Amino acid sequence: MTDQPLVAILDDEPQIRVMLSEALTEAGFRTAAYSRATEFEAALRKTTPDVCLVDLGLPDRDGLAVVHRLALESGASIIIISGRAQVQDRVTGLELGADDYIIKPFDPAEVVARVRVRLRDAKTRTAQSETARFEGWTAYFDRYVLIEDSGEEVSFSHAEGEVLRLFPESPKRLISRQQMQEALGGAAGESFDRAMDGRISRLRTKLKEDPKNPRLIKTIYGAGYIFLGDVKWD
Amino acid sequence: MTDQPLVAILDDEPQIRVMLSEALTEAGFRTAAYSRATEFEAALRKTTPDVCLVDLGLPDRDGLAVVHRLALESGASIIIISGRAQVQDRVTGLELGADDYIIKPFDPAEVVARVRVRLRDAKTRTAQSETARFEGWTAYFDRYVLIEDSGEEVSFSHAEGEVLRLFPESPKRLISRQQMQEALGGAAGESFDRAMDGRISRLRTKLKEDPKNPRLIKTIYGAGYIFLGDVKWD
DNA sequence: ACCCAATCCTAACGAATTGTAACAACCGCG
DNA sequence: CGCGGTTGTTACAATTCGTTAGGATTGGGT
Repeated sequence: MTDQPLVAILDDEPQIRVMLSEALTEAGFRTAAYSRATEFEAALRKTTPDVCLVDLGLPDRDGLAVVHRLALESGASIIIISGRAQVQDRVTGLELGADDYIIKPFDPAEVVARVRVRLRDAKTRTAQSETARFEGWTAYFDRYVLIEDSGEEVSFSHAEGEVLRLFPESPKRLISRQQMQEALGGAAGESFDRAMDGRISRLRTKLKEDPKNPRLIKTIYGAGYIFLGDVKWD
Repeated sequence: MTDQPLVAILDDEPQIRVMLSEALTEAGFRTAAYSRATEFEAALRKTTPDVCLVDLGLPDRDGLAVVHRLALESGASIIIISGRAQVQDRVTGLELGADDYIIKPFDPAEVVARVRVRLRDAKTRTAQSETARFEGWTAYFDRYVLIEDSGEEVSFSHAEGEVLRLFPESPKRLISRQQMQEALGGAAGESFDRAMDGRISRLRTKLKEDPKNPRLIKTIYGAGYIFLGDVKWD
């Protein structure tokens, strides 16, 4: 699995096998295509794919039976690709252990997208860490920490982070006070806007802004704030 | 979660909310319906549902933005229900973190089936084994023991283990106090929430956290806790 | 150039939230 | 019954963050 993920294709129509193989290969996956269930199940004894695309209309066996066995015995994700469009078909397919059900005719791009989703699930479901870099600082939003290029570390609180996040999300653009309040879910109260002053003030000290000459968070009198600085998100 | 699973519905059309609510309730789920994104996100601060059904055509915010935030910040499964039928819409929806994409008009039975699928593989993910490794520690939950890489051994009690287990199960995610209480079967109520403070405090000392700068269990004022650290289950 | 009102900054205060240690109730075990 | 360990509870310290107050800045009007 450190390799490229392996996607198995089981379908009796050659042109569908080709179409899927090409799309998936181009997306960076390894593929293995089979036209009959016996062939497919024989291959399963050697390697288990990460995702299986299974057609229900097979010549030699009922596709649902294949799906059911697969679901019970292997940990692979299963996507049914079928011409049977009835709701009842889809429901039973999903109940038997499939993770997804795509109806023919399909668009290869969507199949690729759905395969990716299955792989994403199986992988560590850990959230990727959100970090933004700008002007000598790196903000780790999940960690509530700012790190300067010099190595110095400053932690910020939740409320501060809410504001800090807003700026790199739309850099070099004016952000009005009202926009901020809405984004922070704050009830647009009268005295809540004073709270934001406090938040920003605390932020600026942590960012070591020169009060006379702020370089990152600039205030536009009567309009709002603007964040200067080139942002790169990781 | 020992209860019936909770399914959240976010859609601005009342009749769709009703249709989904009825179908899901009949299938044995608890439901909570919202018509606007702000309302929905406010509710998320308290309890996170197990599955979220999100419509993309919202009046007050871009549905995709809601999906993206949801995917990053909560561990819930996300199913988009949308009238936008273009392949490109589906692909971007899935890429932004949705687990499934259902096109209107839909059949309630299929929605129920797809919700069940999401719950099913959420369960297989949760049925993790009994040891977790993270940042120099290995937790043996069946043995009630923590072992440091240096070899030092610390035992923890049952109540401590309940809390300790919660964190590696959803690392780098905010866990609200209420969520914890629900997960611990604690009657969400009077002064039990103070008990959790005690549990966490004891845990932190056993994990040798620096009170000033906790590296593993960080507290988010007014929101809950977050567990940092890369987890691997064995 | 001067004045003044509007706006904004920031330090200080206090209410709400959380950390932690001490204590007490409870349980199992000799 | 006593003892050690666990766990909820209580009390008090520490932190967070909205609010207030007062000073500084801005920009238009004169």
